[in-house]
Amino acid sequence: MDLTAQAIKRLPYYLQHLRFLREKGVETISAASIASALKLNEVQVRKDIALVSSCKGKPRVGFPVNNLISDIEACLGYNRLNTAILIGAGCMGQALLINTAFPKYGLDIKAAFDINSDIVGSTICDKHIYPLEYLEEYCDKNEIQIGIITSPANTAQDICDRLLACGIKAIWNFALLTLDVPEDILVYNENLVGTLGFFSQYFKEDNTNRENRS
Amino acid sequence: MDLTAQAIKRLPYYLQHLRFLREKGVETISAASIASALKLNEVQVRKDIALVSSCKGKPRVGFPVNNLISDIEACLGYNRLNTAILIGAGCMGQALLINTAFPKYGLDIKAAFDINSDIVGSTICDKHIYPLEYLEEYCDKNEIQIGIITSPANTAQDICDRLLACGIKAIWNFALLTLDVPEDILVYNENLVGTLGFFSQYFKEDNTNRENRS
DNA sequence: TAGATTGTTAATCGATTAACAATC
DNA sequence: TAGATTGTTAATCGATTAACAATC
Repeated sequence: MDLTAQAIKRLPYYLQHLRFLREKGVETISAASIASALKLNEVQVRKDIALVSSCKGKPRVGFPVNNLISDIEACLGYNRLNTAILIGAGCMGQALLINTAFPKYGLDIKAAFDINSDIVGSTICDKHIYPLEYLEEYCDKNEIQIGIITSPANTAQDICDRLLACGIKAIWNFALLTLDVPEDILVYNENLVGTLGFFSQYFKEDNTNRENRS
Repeated sequence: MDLTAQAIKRLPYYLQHLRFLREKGVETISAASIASALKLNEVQVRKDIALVSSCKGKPRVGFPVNNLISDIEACLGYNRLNTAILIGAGCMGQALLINTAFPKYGLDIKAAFDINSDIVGSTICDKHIYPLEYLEEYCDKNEIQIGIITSPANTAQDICDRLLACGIKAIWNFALLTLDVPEDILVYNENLVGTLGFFSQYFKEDNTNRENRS
């Protein structure tokens, strides 16, 4: 199994398209057809499918849509839930808390923590905001797998260390710094504002090299 | 100039670190030191800097922190504002509307549009939510550069077409589909839930190949 | 001067794409 | 059968990393 980061990022697009096809009553689909809809290379689609699919495609026929859907769902973990807590309920943190779609994608944000007494004690979309001091006790009492860091960069390393001390093994890091962690810990650095650089580049004076990015 | 997508995504991390150094009173910095802090390759840092910096580094000394900061800010467009409207004020849309930090990163979301009469007419963080029918008229009256699509996938292509008809040249697409656009249009596909696939993989039964991702 | 650090050219690595034989 | 479509091996492409000469 050699599911690269790029492939994992492509899977949700496959899934969305396959669900759309299923709704239209399509039962089998060729890699070429998927590739064309998603503007990907045909061989890449076949390789991606080979990595996640439980059944092989049939020449002249293609792949069974239903099987592909459940294979991708299983691979992406949409049929289970990973538990998470979020540290830093500022605007980025709140943005994640109000996102009611995450459970559909396998993520269950259980609670949030902050130091701002204006928001501590309140609730956002049924997610309670606790004082940061309560972090360790909460983690003792609850099985949490993922820590989501949406605090300012200058507090992020401290928070990360505390999360790891609580036994958390994976960090979804929205702070713009590179966290120092043992190598058995998974850190995914999310960089939403990084995208804005593309638009800035594009709208600079002479935008000659316009093209699609993803 | 050959600023790749990867390099653009790294720049905000450089910037954050350089600002931190400036606050500590550091005036010059070597590529090696930046590389070490950000866990990047030293040559990569030098190449990235070469692409954005207005002045050369000095052997034995490094680069002037202040210059690097303003060069990166200029390159990322943090000293200007691009105007945007957002279509689809569901939870993902609202998440972006409440993010008051975007103007610091060069993005000014002027207004939102939706079809849901429960939210049309209301305001989120001073951003008015208009009915979707008003889109064309609004774009006539206001200079808008970027369309942010946070609607469900099955409406995204229609919305995209309408935005392009309004003269919008860049799309920040959060819908999980590949939009069909002329090649002079910039589309950046954001895939936040795609990240969740990494965590699912990691927490599957035998997670042997644990490592950092970004 | 000596050597830390730069900038650049060459090598490596990994992902994508092309070519093609296998098969339903 | 014929040919559309698969799966795989080889080639390409681009980004990262290593090697090294230049220089303050």
